[in-house]
Amino acid sequence: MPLLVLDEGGALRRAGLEDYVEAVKALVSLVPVGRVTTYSTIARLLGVSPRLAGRALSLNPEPIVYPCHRVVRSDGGLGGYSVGGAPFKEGLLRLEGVPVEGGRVDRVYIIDEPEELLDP
DNA sequence: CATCGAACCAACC
DNA sequence: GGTTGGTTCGATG
Repeated sequence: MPLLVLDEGGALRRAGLEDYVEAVKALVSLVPVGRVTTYSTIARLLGVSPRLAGRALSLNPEPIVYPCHRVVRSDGGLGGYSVGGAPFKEGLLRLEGVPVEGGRVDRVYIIDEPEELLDP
């Protein structure tokens, strides 16, 4: 059963990409500076596939307001970035105090448990 | 460690 | 109907 949401008219409809974008924006805003989370974690919280989570993030090209750059792959790899690509993403992470070695973020900086995000 | 293939789900062709 | 993504996971070398 897919996720359902209410539209402006109060009618129940299937969630679309736009809805997931809203959801991921809210979630990445919870990630503290100096830490990152993963596509997998976000996907599990939303109950969608990791790919869909990535797609939702790529649809929101506002890196400053909503820090999509704090989302990396579950193996520590950077993953992609819609604006400026991975190099720009890497730069942003460094600025926030997250070291990137060999194209990877150390596991200690990664939040991969939902509770860690919800009850910091 | 590196690569491979299948599964993921909405959007787009 | 088939392809495509800011991916993942297990299996295999």
